[in-house]
Order: sequence, then structure tokens, then C-alpha cells
Amino acid sequence: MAASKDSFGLIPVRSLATHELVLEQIRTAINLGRFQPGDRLPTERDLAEMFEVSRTTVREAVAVLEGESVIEVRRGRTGGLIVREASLTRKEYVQRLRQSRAELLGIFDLRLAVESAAAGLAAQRRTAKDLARLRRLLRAMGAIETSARESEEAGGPSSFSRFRGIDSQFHLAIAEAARSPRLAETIVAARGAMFHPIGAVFVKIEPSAHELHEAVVDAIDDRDHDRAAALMGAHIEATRATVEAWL
Amino acid sequence: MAASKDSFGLIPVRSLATHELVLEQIRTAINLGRFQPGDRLPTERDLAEMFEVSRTTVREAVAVLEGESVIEVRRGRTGGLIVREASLTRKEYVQRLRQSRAELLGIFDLRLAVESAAAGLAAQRRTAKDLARLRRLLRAMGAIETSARESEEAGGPSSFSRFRGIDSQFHLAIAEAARSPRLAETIVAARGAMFHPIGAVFVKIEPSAHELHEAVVDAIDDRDHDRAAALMGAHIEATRATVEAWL
Amino acid sequence: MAASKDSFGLIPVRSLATHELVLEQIRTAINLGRFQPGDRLPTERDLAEMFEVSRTTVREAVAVLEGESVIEVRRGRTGGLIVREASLTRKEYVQRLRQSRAELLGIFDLRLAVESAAAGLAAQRRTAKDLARLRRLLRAMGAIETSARESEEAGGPSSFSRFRGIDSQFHLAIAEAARSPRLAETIVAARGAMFHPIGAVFVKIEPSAHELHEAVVDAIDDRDHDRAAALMGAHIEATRATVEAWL
Amino acid sequence: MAASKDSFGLIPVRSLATHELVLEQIRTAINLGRFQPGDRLPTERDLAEMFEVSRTTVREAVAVLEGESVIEVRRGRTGGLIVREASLTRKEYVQRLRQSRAELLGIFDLRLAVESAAAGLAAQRRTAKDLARLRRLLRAMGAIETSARESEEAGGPSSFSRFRGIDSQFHLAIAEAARSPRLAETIVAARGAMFHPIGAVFVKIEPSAHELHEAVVDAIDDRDHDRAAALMGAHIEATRATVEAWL
DNA sequence: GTGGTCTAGACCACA
DNA sequence: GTGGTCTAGACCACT
Repeated sequence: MAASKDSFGLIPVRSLATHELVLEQIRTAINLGRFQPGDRLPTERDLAEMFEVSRTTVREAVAVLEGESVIEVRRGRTGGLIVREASLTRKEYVQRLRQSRAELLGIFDLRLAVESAAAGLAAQRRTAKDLARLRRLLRAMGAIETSARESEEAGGPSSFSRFRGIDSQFHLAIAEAARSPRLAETIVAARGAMFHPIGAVFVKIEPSAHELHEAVVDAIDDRDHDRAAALMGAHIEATRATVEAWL
Repeated sequence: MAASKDSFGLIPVRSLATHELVLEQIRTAINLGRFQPGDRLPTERDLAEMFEVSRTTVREAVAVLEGESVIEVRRGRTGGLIVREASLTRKEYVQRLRQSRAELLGIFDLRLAVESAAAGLAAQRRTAKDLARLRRLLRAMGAIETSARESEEAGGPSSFSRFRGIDSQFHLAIAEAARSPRLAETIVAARGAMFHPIGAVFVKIEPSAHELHEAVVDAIDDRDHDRAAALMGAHIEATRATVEAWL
Repeated sequence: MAASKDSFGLIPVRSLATHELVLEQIRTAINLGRFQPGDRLPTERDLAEMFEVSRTTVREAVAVLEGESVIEVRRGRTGGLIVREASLTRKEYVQRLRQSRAELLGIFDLRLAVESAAAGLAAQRRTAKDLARLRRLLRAMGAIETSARESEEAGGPSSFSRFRGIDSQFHLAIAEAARSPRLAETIVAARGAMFHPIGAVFVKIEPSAHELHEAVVDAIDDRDHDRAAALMGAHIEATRATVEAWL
Repeated sequence: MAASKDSFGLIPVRSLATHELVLEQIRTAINLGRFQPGDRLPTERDLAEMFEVSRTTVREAVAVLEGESVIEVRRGRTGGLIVREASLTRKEYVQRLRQSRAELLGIFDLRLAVESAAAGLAAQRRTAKDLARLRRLLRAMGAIETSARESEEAGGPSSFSRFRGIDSQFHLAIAEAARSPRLAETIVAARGAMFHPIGAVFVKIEPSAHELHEAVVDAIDDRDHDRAAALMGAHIEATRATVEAWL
């Protein structure tokens, strides 16, 4: 990125093959919790249609994910592409995370910038519908947290996983309420990048998360730009601290 | 961006050919003023090395830029790839800008977020060397502005063009001082996107720009995170206002 | 051609790029009817082998032909390079022909010289096999003419197109029977040049053509040099008259 | 030229480098006698201008000709590119000719076709000026023949060489009088090809040549198409017979 | 098994 | 020592 005197900021390019793009989208969707362990992905035929590519290309991506044990391919009438439970232990994950520590913490600089800004803009530009959606997502997360606390181990990882899915939806809903496609796009990319080294890891729900989520939504409700931005910033800083503590 | 219920946020992919990536990098470098009208780009062989691609691939990109009259190709020992003067009149530019008005203003949401954050982080993380570089760039911009004011027409567009080149260096220097590669990358992308619909247009230097630049650097000098971020925000808002006024 | 005193007959040279040579051969083969509308050209790999050039070079020629809508490029296993129907109306063709009237009529001087000579030599040098081939081609042309007359519109342009293909084969078969490579080469070049301004135009079959074709073959059968040459001359003069009438 | 069933008449291409084209033009001009032994070629600078190429390219061609001892490069004020005497003995030439016997005789088929046709057309289309030029060339050839006969060896090869130069001019003058650029072009190419394997060989002047030349011009003068064509045909057949006798 | 793209290296024409 | 062109081989996306 540095514009060193001789290179004029021109840096090596690498063209991503179509199946790599498909792979990344599916992988990110799983990492963001849009597909939960046990869920079935759309059929290859549908995926090909969504991505506007041929089935061959989808199959190449699917083959990689199967090779990584991220999904399981079941044949026959009841078959399909099934998302598997994350197979690494938490210890193994932390191991992997440490290897991309700098990268991971760096991403928080970006998230802090764009998600705070998005929360601020959302406070100014949100519609009643946006607000209703945020409240609905808050309730859903609350329910998961409660049930998780009650049966400490019962749902275990699975409840974390569901939490992460809804958490992602929540952050993206704020990005949408900010009515700024570029900003939203950057947020998605940053979140995707954050989960990339992690995979669909089970994340301990940090205690403050739910409270801060609610506070952000209240600020957005009040159309208070600065408070919304500040609270979102605090939330992300708290997450950064939690992650940093693991490493 | 919207994760509509059925599509799970999966969107059509389009693999960018290597030569398209090369094209965009060269185009952006010109738009950011890293190459001025009359400048020679690196030779095709050097570009190929920088991008880590074959000369063939570079040539495909070069052919497009030549077709668009962005560069001129001269043969022989004294030849090379020469950046041409922007050929559109200001009126024609404004015309074109209007067609991408929404896109253009949307980019400012992103710039505001990431460049303010970068300025804030720069205040915390900058080295003495970063500071010296910023001061140097400020002086260079001051000199251009002074000479431009004195001889209203003399340097004309050319002085604007040089100004834009240094202005870009200034903003990127702040991004670097923030020590956050992801943030810097996003800033480069946002600035590149901003100039995309514009091309290497000559831009009226807004009066407040120089003062705000200096104020930002002073805040960075003082290691004052919030003031640096706020002033950078003000600068970008002022630029947005200027652009909006044209449209 | 004039050897003006000062220039010693030395004229500017222009090196034809390999892909231009490839282009002209393919274009000429289509114009001569060796490939009919709807036909598939050999694959790019096969063309490269035939021309003894790299696929890259073939592709440059293919790109031009696609740009001119002479061929259509279809991808995938069932794809290939498909010759398209000529898209101009007859009126448009005549328009274009008029612009190269002098060039076109001039070519007939050359055709008259070389094709008459070839017919004469063929009468002297032909083998039984040559003769059988000529008779076979005569029958094929007769069949097309008959069917075209019966169903005035049915086959329409398509029957003209097939006729032209076989007509070309007929004339080249005589050139081959003359056992003179230089002469044959010149005949091919002249016929190619003749069709160049025309493209794969549909040509009204002139009434006398078939009779004269038969008479020429009879003379060749009889080993009558002068009669063969004279009849071929008459045939070409008749064609010239037909073309001249359009202009 | 055979359109073998599988190859569709498509044959290997070979792109001629610019310096090869230059080389061939200079070589042919020498072979046709446009430049005589001892003559100076135009300067490299002038040749570059005539051919519309750079001096470098001319120099490459010149280097080859020098390497073949066809010309001699003299430096300094009195220098230039000097055409040398043919250095092979007649025996060596005949040796070389035999190797291209078939090629050589084949060329006569083409010459017979196009030069007879040109003579015929010249009879129809010649102007008074064309005629005067032909008569002038006849006289020049007559003068050389007379002087050559008188001093059998004196001028020796040199008088043959001059004869060949004027003979070429004569045949090309007829081609021009035929007012058919394509035909003229083919004649030049055929004559160039004929001399190619020979080089600037000294040719025994065949006895009948002068008489037939005169007879052809008389026929052209009388506007007698058929007689002109027939006599030119006879002349070329006689030349073919002479050449065949050597082989 | 087609066309679409890329690579690494080479030679040429030009100034 | 620049851009212009070609080669031989490879992998990819599509049908």
C-alpha cells in the first residue's frame, strides 16, 4: 500500500478464478453464520444460478469445502450440501488465530472506523422499518442468551453459532440503515476478513455485548448520531479486547 | 448488499481478468495524480515486473488506455507511455459527474469514516518521520497554491494537476502514519473510486483546504486523536460540499 | 508498377503481420464458398496447426472476423467458429461494389489471362482423374441449378452460396489439371481478390455459365488446347459482362 | 494450391520481415537490370525514404547483399552502394539453375499467360506515347546487339547486362500499355521470380528475340490484339526453349 | 473438447 | 532500449 518512491504504488495483481470467488462467498456466508451447522446449502443448481456461473464452477468450490470438512456432501433424495460442526477444538482455533494476530487486530481499526460511522449515519437516516428490524434482532439475540445461560452446556456451541448468525444480521442491518452502499460493502468485507482466519469458531458471548447492542439501537431510535457512533465504537473496542485476551 | 431472505447474501460473481486489474491500477494511479500529464509511465517491461504479470497482460491494459486517449504510445528509443492532458472541458466533466452523482456522494460517507479514523490513529501512532513527511507535503502544496494565485492563468490546469498529486500523497501519508494496512487499503480504494467517474479532472482548490490540512497536521503533531479526526472530518465534509455544489 | 525514373521501381514496403495473413486466408476461403454460412471453421487449435502459427495469432484474426460479423464465436463443448449469413442486402452489396468498380473490372483482365491459359494447359496435361473430377463438379452444379429453378425461393441465397462454393472448386480443379503451381496460385489470388470487395455475396447464376462450363470440359476432354482456352475466355467475359451490368 | 479435403486450401503462412521485403525489392531491381554492375544504388537515406522504413531496416538488407557479394559498400565521400559484377561462372549458374528447373519452367506457364494477354490488351489500349516508348526501347536494344556483335568480347557480360535491363523495361512497358495494374503486377512478380534462382546472370541473347520484339510492337501499332498476343507467346516460348536447352 | 486467458521468452522495427 | 509481434505451452470456464 505504501507508495514507495520507485513503484508508484503499483502492486502485484492476482486474478481470482471464478471458483475461488464462489468459494469465498460460501465460506464467508458460513463464517458469518448465515448457514448454521446442520443447515443445507442451496442445491448446486441454485448456487450456480445465484452466482451466475456454471455448475462445474460451483462444484469446484464445493469440492474444496468438502475437502476442508466444512461441508458434507450427501447423495440421493435426502442429500445435499450439509454444513458441518466446526471440528477444531477451541485450543486449536486460538493457535490458528495467534498466527494472524496482527492481521486480526488490524481489521478492528477498520471495523471501528466504518461501523461507528455507519451507526452514526443510521441514526440520521434510519426508517421506522429499519428500527423495527433492529429491535426484532435484539430480541432474538436476547432469547438465545437466556436459553444459553439456563442450560449451560445443553445447546453449547450450537447456541453460540446461532448467536453469531443473528449478530451478523444485526450489524449488517445497521449498515443498511445507514443508506450507504459503499460503507455497507466495506463492513461486509471487514467482517468477512475477520472471520476468515477464525472460521466458524464458537465465540464466547461477551457479557457487555447485549447491553451495548441495545444502547446503540436506543441511540439510533433517538436519532442521536454521535451517541450511536460512540456506543458502536465502544462495542467494537470491547470485542477487540476480548479477542486480544485470547491471543 | 442486502441479504435478501432467499439468496443468503450470495451475489453473482465476476472474475476480473488479470489485465483488468492492471488497468484499474494504472488508471487509478493516473487519477490520483501519481503520474502527471506529460509523465512517462514505467516501461511495459517494468510494469510487468511490478504487477508480476507477463508483458502481454500489461499490453492489454495499455491498449485500453490508449484507446481512451488517457495515454499516448510513442515508439523508439525515446518513446514510452505518455500520460495525456485530460481532454474534456470542465463543463463536460460536470456533465459526466452528474450521471454518477449518487455514487460519488456515497463515496464521501466512506471517506469520512476511514480518513477521520486514520487521522485519529495517526495522531496516536505517528513517528517523527511521518510528521516530517506531512510537513514537507504541506509546504509543497502551499508553494503550488501561492504560485497559482500569483499567475492566475500561467500554470493553469497543470498546477491543479500537480496539486492533486501532492494532495493524494498527503492523505496517503496520513493513512500510513495510522499504521493500519487495512485502513490504508480502504482509503486508497475509496479515493480511487472517487476519481473513477471524474478522471484526471482539474479541481478548483477549495480555499479552506490548506488551512484544514495544516490544522490536521498540527493535531497529529500534538498527538490529539479526537481533534485530528474531527478536523479531517471537517475537511472531507468541505470537499463533499464543494463537489455537491458543482452537481 | 510504373518504374518512374527516380524511384527505380522501388516502392514502399509494408510487412504484413502474421495474423493479417491468417485473416486473409480465412476470409478468402469463406468468400470462395469453401465454408458455407452455418458451417463450423476448424477449431482454433486446428487452424493454428494448418497455418503453422500459434493459437494467439489465429485468435487475433478470429477477433477481427467476429468484429465484422463474418463469423460467430460459440463457446463450450458444442461451440466453435460459425460462419454467419451475409448480412448485407443485395442493394447494399452493389453499392459497395461500385466503389471498387475499376479494381473489380481490372481483376477480370488477369482472370481472363490466367484462367484461359490454365484451361488450355489443362486440355494438354489433364489426367483421366482430373476429367472425372470436373464431370462430377459439373453434375453437382447442374443439380443445384435445377433445384433452384424449381423452387424459386426455397433454397434462395443458400443455393447461390452452395453454387459459388462448387463453382470455385471447378475453376480450381482446372487450375490443378493444368499442372502449373504458379498459374494455380495466381488464379486463387485473383479469385480471392475478386471476392474481396464483394464478400460472400449471393450471385445470380448467369444462364450461360453451365453450358460454357460443360463446353470447356468437353474441350479439355478432347485435349483441344485452343478451344478450351477460348471457351474459358468466353465464360469469363460473360461473367465480366454480368458484373459490369450491376455496376 | 490443391484444396485437399481436410485442409480447405488453408496453407501455412510466413510473415516476411520488413528487411526481407526491402532485400527482395533491391535484389529484384538488380536482377531485372535496373541497376547495372558498377552503378551506385540510392543512398541508404534515400532507400529508407523510398521504402518508407527506417535506415536500420535498410541497413539489414544491405548487409545481406554485401554478404552475398551482390553489392560492395564503399565508405567516404566517393562511397555508396555499388553493384558488383556477377561473380559466378556460367557453369556455376547453370548448376544452380538445374536445381530449380521445375520451378523455372513452371514460371514460363505463367509468363506465357500474362504477357501474351498484356500484349493483346496493349494492342487495344496503347496510346501514341506508349508506342513511341516501345520503339525507343527497340532501338536501344538493337544498338546493343549490334555493338555486341562487332566486338565479340569487348563489352562482354556488360553488354548482356545492359541488354537485360532494357529488355525488362520493354516487357514492363507493354504491361503498362495494357492499362491493367493487376496484370502488370503479376508480370513484374513473374519476371522477378524467374530471375530469382538465376541472379543477374549473363544471358545469351537469343537470335530471334529482336525480330519478335519488333513484330510484337508492329502488331501493337496495328492494334491487332490477336497477333500481338500470339507473337508475344512465340517470343516467350522461344525463351523457354533457350532456357530449357541449358538445363 | 471448445473458446478465453495467461505466461515466459524471443526477435523485430524504430528512434 | 522502447513498443510491436510471435511462439509454445498451460490452465480455466463453459456446454
